Amino acid sequence: MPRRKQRTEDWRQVLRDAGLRGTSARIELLELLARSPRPLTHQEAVEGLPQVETDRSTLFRALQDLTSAGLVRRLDLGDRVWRYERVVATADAAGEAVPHPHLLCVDCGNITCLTDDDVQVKLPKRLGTVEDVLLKGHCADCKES
Amino acid sequence: MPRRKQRTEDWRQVLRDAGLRGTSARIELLELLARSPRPLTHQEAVEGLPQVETDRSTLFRALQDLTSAGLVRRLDLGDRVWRYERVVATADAAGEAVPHPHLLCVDCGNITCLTDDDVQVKLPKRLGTVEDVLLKGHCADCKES
DNA sequence: CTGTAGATGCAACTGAGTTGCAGAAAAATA
DNA sequence: TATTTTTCTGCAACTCAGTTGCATCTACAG
Ligand SMILES: [Mn+2]
Ligand SMILES: [Mn+2]
Ligand SMILES: [Zn+2]
Ligand SMILES: [Zn+2]
Repeated sequence: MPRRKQRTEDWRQVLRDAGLRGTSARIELLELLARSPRPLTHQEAVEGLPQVETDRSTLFRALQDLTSAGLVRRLDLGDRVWRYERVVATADAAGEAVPHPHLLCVDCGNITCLTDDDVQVKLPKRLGTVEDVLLKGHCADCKES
Repeated sequence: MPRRKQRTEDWRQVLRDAGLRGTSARIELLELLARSPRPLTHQEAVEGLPQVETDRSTLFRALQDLTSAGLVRRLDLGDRVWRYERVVATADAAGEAVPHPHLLCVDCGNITCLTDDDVQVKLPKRLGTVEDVLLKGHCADCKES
């Protein structure tokens, strides 16, 4: 049994467990997102799946579906493009299981996934409660040029 | 000399000092933004200036111009709409003189301007440097519903 | 007052995302 | 396996926020 086929079946199972049908768009997306070290935009997903011949709207809908099924997380960073990252059920070192802060680099546009240890935010309760943190600045590669 | 005329002349001077011509679109915008307790979107500006009969694109261009002249600040929050807030030259209690963190309420969409005292962010330098902070969560009005 | 750099209106365009609908493909069922 | 039911997909048209080219207009320096 070929390796590729095997993986495909694994992803199909993940989808089914989440209550979604195992369609090629969703399988390829999941696989791509799982491989990616950082969140991807719709556009990046299209480019990352040159073999897949899917309509734009289908891809958008697939990303929505994966998001509402809890398999991926959608990030609204401050640059008018949504990004998606895989949510793994069992928290591992990468820490993708729970929401975490992100740093959007204003120079190169890259996203750095942070942990709650990296950034500590304290907000007086009278002002509200924090659910998500987005930093903008210069990433490790771009700082002091 | 009518009060309104006086204010108009003040704003014209502000514009001229910043190297911009004193056009009605810019004057009305500055006045509106200065009155507003929170950043406004282009759309909100249009609605806030019902008397002004200006083309959409002119308003957009005016907002751009004010921004690049340093008279207003443009905020890229995570909801695909730009917001603009007045930058006052002399720092006052409102603290609008310098960039500051903002809280975007995920319930009602309101923006709360914060101060650096309200939120303390520490990011390990190896990961980059922070220039702006955006929090998402529940604003004072919406928390615990 | 005038000449001109710069602002405006209009219409067409972009990019990201959404939507209605008819036909196609999964999964459920028999 | 064949049939039925449910969900997904492609397509085309649409929305929303913002941008752009160009002819015309206007603020203001001289
Ligand atoms: Mn992340
Ligand atoms: Mn503010
Ligand atoms: Zn960078
Ligand atoms: Zn709120």
